[in-house]
Amino acid sequence: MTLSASEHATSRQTIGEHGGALTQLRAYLAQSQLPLDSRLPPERELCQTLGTSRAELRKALAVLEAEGQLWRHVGKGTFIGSRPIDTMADIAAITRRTNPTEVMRTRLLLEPEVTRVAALMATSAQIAEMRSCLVRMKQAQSWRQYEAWDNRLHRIIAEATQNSLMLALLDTLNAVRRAVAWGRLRANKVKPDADHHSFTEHAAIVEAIEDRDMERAAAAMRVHLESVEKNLLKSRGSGAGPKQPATNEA
Amino acid sequence: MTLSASEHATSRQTIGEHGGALTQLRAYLAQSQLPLDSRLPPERELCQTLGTSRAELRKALAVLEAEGQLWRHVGKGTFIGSRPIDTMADIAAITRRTNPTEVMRTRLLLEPEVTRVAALMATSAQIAEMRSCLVRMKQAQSWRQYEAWDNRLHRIIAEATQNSLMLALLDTLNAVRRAVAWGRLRANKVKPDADHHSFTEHAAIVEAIEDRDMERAAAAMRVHLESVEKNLLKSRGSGAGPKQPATNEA
DNA sequence: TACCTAACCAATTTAGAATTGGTTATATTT
DNA sequence: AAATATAACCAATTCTAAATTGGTTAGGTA
Repeated sequence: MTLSASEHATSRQTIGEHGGALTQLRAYLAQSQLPLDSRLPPERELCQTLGTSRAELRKALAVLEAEGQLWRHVGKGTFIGSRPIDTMADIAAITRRTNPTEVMRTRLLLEPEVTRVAALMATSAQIAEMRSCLVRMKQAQSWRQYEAWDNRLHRIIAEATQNSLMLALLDTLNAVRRAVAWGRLRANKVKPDADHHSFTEHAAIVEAIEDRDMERAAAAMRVHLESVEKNLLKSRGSGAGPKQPATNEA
Repeated sequence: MTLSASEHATSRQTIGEHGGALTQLRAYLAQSQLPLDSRLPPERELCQTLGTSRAELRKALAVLEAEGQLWRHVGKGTFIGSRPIDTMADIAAITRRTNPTEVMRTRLLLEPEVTRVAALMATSAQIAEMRSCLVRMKQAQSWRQYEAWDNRLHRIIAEATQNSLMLALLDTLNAVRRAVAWGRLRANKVKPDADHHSFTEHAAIVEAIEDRDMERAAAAMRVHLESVEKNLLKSRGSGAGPKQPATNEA
């Protein structure tokens, strides 16, 4: 695969040498064996290498780009392969568009199903860690500590699905949840009551997972989240001002 | 609230002037009324403004930082409020860790529930657009066109939940799905068969949504995704080489 | 008409200087 | 001796200006 292409092209001179640069460019790419996502020489160099003009080279490049064989961008260059997609999901942008209600509905949609899968997939080590969280939550001396173990429990359940993609989506959801927080201050109490509703609810979830009862696990998580939602609305609605905002509790 | 703080501090000189700078800094912050997330003057300036040394100022700043009233970072500066969380979810990183099986399991977990909510929330305009997608999918002259309308249908269903957060999570999932693609080439056929399984399955989903039958809508989506999964495994397992890889079909 | 050359534009990258919090060593003060 | 002030340095970050690069237009040439 040498330069014979340009010689063959003599037959094309009758139709105005259209595609001469294109043929040369194709030959160049075949010969250079550039790996995927690698950059071609800049147009100004490449056109000299191929002994053509920049305008002609660009026509040829346009064809290959339309074929999806390469992509270009001002300032960046010309690259082999297909244009890379946006690799970042902007959590800040999501936070601007959403609201606490959406966060709650999304959790209510996701987490019961996640818990169902966790009941099937959780390792015994993970179940042990869940139990440990339950204990530490009861021992917590402050809401701050309580929330830390609460978050940890929910994340272990997510990890128990053995699905890194699901885990990443839940982490995104949680990042939004924290950012979209209604308010920051916790209600007047310094730490959770001993009979805080979450204690028994969390225990029910972990027990169902331990029993490998998928249906019961999903239901228990749903009950828990609905209970959290109710508490959220109560503390919002009860005439309390900014001094008694909702919490981030999971 | 002027400089009287430093005069009051005479009583503290007995305990070594500890907190003198801290008191001054607190007064400065109260007086300056800096809005949230705004930057303080650099330490080198601020310590002169407060008439103290940089080391003393830094001790005071450390206290306020521990109290959560401000946060600092080399090269950035010192800021009022709490440290911002990572605002970006790296889709590329997720793609590296996951695999097509996880993608399928995640879709199977998410999309039936999403469809259930869509059946409840979809506007009639959205349902009309879904129907339009069904028609255009049948009319598609290439897999490329078919997939475009297929993707569009699934996204309208997601939009129909009226939940921008859920939509963002599904968009992230789809970005990963495209990036994690097994392969790029479609099976030998140029366009979908007229009796392609997806046609009736998609129709069943949209019909259930139109009937506001949440249970049936969720079930129909589950059937569809399981069918897609089966096809995926078939084209993978049937001894076909890289020439017959799986598709990105939704 | 087809092609080449040159110049300019805007997006991007690159390199280096300047800035900034973090740290350490050495006076200076009390 | 203890506490504080001063100075110098480090590393992360930002800022700035120049260089690079694809995209575009104008004018000349065969």
